[in-house]
Amino acid sequence: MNKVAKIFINMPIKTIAKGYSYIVPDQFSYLDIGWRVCVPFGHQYLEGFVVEIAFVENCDGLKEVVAVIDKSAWFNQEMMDTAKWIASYYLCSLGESMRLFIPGKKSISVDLFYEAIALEENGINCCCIYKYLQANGPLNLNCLKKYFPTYDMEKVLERLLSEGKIKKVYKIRSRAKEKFEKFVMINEFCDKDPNIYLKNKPAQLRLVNLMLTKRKLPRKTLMEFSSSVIHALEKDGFIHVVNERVLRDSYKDYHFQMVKKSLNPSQENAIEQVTAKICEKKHDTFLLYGVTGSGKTEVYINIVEKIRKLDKQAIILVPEIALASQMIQRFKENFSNDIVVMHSKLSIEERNDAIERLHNKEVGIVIGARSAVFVPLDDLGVIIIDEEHEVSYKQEERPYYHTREVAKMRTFYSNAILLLGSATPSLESYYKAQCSEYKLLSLPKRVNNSNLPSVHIVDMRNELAKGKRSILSDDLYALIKKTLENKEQIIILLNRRGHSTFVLCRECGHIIKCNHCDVPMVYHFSGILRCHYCDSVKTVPQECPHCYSRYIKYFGTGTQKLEEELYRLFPNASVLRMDRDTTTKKMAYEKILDDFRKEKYQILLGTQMVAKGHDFKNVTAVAILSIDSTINIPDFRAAERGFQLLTQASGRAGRHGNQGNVIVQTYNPCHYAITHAKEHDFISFYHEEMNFRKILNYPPYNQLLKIIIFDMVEEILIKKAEILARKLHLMMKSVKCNIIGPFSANVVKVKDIYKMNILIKSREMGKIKQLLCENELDKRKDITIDVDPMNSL
DNA sequence: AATAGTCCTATA
DNA sequence: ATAGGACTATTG
Repeated sequence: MNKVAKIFINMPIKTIAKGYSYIVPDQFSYLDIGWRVCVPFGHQYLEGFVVEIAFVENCDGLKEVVAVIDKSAWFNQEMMDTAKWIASYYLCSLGESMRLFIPGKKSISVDLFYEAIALEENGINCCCIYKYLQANGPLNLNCLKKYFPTYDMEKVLERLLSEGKIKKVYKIRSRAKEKFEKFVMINEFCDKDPNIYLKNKPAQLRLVNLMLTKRKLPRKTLMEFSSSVIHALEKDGFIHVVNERVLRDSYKDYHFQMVKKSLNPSQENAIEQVTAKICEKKHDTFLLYGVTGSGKTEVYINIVEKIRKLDKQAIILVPEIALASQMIQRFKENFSNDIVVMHSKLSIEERNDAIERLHNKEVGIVIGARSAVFVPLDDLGVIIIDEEHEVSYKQEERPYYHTREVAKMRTFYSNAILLLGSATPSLESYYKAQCSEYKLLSLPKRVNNSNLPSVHIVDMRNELAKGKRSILSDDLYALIKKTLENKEQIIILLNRRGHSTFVLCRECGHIIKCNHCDVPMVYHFSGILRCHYCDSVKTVPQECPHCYSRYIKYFGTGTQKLEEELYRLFPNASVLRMDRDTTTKKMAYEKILDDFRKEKYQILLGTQMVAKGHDFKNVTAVAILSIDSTINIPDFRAAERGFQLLTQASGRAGRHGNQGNVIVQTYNPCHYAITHAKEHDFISFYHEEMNFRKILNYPPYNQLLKIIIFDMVEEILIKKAEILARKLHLMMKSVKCNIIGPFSANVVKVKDIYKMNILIKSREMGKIKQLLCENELDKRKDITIDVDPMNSL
């Protein structure tokens, strides 16, 4: 009998939706389900995941597992079950869903080397490359090219391979590189008296005395001592130096004082209800609906405390990295070093070290963005999703999973608690709470005796009638002025980065568009035009490329232009800009938010990343300049997103006792998203919006599935889409559903690829998915299927 | 996704 | 005759 493992290959493609069998050689007989291995696949060596073990008599034609990656299984049962659920729910292969659990998507890279084969005739007549390989051992292509730049190396190697003079060898390289550091340690059993023995060696004596108190110190903190001092002491037996593995952590120096806040009755009630469920050790989902500034984080902290007492682990998710730093601070105030941070801006090595920390139980709390929902944990107790309504929880590339649903399944399979928190819950979640599928917990009042801010709506049509063309209304100007005079801070939200949002010819109306995408290019500060979809750049043309006129003008205001304008109007104020252009570096978010928190700046200006979840003591004013661009999108979620953005942004004002003031500039002052947000009335907004959803059959009354079709050629795409739509209508005859489209996607062309959509609404999405799979539409290369899409465009 | 094999065309 | 490019089949 031979041990055989069924393995899914770590590959980001949907067409390989099956496992492959490999022989488990005796040296790896301990292999089991959930392990990561390296296997030969086709003409390469790749990472694979063991999903089944079998013992079979005949294994002809099977290849062997060539390497095992870890010292234990990466996937436990709960992770395996979740991966399987993702594959079936979001219609992807198990390989695709399992690789989500791997930091950096793959854990090994395999490098190709060429090795000389020993030849009988001693290789005298062989070329210099063969001789070089013979002398230096296996080398890779780049290395050979460097030494022999004049050769056509691919050709030479091909010839040598076919002549049987060299062979290919593969070296597996782990991407989880361990970091080692030197530590100086005191020798515990040294009985020499340093004061006598080192009387005439002041530097050595100083170091020994330091070591006698500290016992162990990193070598790099002792740079004042030369290595001869260290060596001498080592030789005399006072100290020794060890090379020890260290686990990287960019956040380890974040230390805060322990803070314990008192709780109000609604917070206590929420904690009590969740605690009761924790004690039952059963899965359940709670929706914590608490107005902005109502102390949701305090509830999270108390629940995590309960979980940690039971020695279980917790995942806390925030919608983007910008919000992590605040959550980290609050948690560090309570849990000190029991925390690791996990997000995609960290290096892969650091992420692996964080997982190692969780693995060896050194820490029990993970704070992170979307991808942190996949951290491997053995004793998952709770997943908390803060700002659960945020669209950034939906993955925008294959597989198109929603973090909330993944968390739901992980907590379900591990009998853990899922806690969703928001001041503006998604309609789906609030609806589920109404149907008792989730348990609703409410925090109706702000803490710190603060009132919700007063919201003032400025009708920009009146400004225009007054002849004002500036992006800042008179009222907003006055609010900024007053806030600055009071030495308070203001946040300004403008949801467009760059300088001018489009460039237009005044003679013919031609708008400069990207060569590869069907969108206007945005003028950036440095004098270039940039496409916000593909990042390609152009210089600003001197004349219109269409009519050769020289009347080229910039229109629309982005964050860069507004920054200029604010400096012009308030020359004494300091303005801090936060958008994707200023936050590319590793700790840029933390730095910007920290500077603002320390009141080095009075005005924080930025895209929607300034609106979410931040808690600044001295912010009393908030301005929202671009709500119309959100509300006017022809999508079923536009109003919901507008309401959320307004409520969340307003919620930054006056959280610590001061009265907050919010200004909303709009051309649609009567829009229900704006009027309800002005009154901070989520419930009324919910009911009004639910009416629309019901009439138009949108979620949460129906499920949605979006089919996106691609092609390089527009005409072919249109034909293909029509054929597909007809096919879908036939296919779905037996299922109650609505098929809408094909219609052009929101952006018709991105990176030279045209897109069209077909939308399916149904309450029986399971059947629809089954039919799509039976007809192998999920395997088609020119189609992607987005289950539960965030928009219909 | 990545590779190796297949087919086809431009070209000296 | 052939090198290089586009395209395709295949992965245990």
